[in-house]
Amino acid sequence: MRPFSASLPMALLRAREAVMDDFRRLLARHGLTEQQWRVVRLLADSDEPVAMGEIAARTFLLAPSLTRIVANLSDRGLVERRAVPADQRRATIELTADGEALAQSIAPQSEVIYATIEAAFGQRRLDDLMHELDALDAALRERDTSDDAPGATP
Amino acid sequence: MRPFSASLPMALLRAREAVMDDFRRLLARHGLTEQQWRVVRLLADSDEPVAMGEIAARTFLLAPSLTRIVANLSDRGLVERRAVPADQRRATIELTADGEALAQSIAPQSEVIYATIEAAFGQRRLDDLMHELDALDAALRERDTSDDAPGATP
DNA sequence: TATTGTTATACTCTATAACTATA
DNA sequence: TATAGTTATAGAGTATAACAATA
Repeated sequence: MRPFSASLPMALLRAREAVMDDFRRLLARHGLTEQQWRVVRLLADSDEPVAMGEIAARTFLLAPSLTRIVANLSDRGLVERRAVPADQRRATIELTADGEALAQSIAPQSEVIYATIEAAFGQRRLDDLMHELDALDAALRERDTSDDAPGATP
Repeated sequence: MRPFSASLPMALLRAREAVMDDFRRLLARHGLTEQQWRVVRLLADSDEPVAMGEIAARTFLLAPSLTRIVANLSDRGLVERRAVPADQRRATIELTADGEALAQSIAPQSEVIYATIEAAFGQRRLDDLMHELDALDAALRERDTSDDAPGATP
């Protein structure tokens, strides 16, 4: 069997844990879990309210998890639900002023952490790594959506 | 703020989710969670019994989580605890014959998944990516252990 | 006293199914 | 009928502190 240390999932986990070590401490100081921050971060990045389904897909959270996370954030006054007039089944979420303020207070500290990572690893090298991670994701999605794997048998 | 999609933690998560999508289905068919498999996999990779502390560190599991996971695997007859004569505080864990058999039955299916990933992304490219992931981990650990960051001010 | 590991406790997330309301 | 989201339920992992046994 492929050695434990040479496992791709482990390599990805190891790298992510090393990176998240700093970020988790920052988020804990602001009373946010990693998953809650993923939602807040996505909303802070968007100009418009985002539908539950889209949030779930982009944050890799299951719908029931997201429902609870949004309920929690809503109770804390950080996000607000909004009905979609055109489709009453759907709900969109957006940050409140408090939610925006929280995101804006975390952002600069997040950038400081990011800067130390770039300093330790190299900015160009980090960009290249991110590009390859995205390419891997794209390649696997492409593979999953093409049943006959075009080009697999040259 | 750095766009959500350009976040390093998200890029690592996205790539890992894409990879784990296949592996999780495989593990679920064998009644193992991702974390349980990390433990079994590590033990299968080792010639000798491994101490709880070392397992925890290498699988990124907290001690209380590991205690429960090992208890679960032990109840299912997949692993066995062993006392360390030289140090009665410590406990080492090893696979039973059933545990070995389970690992050996999963391994070839895991390699099949791995092969499809290599086919989709390229073997050389995947090796390079793994190398960079390890280097990132190493760079961040190095940074964390050196307080005065030698070379940070050239 | 410090270390190794377990127990206690509370919370969060995962995962699947069943359900509601709407389209 | 299909879709979007919630509710129900069970289980597993996270995180911190307190603890026991041993070094």
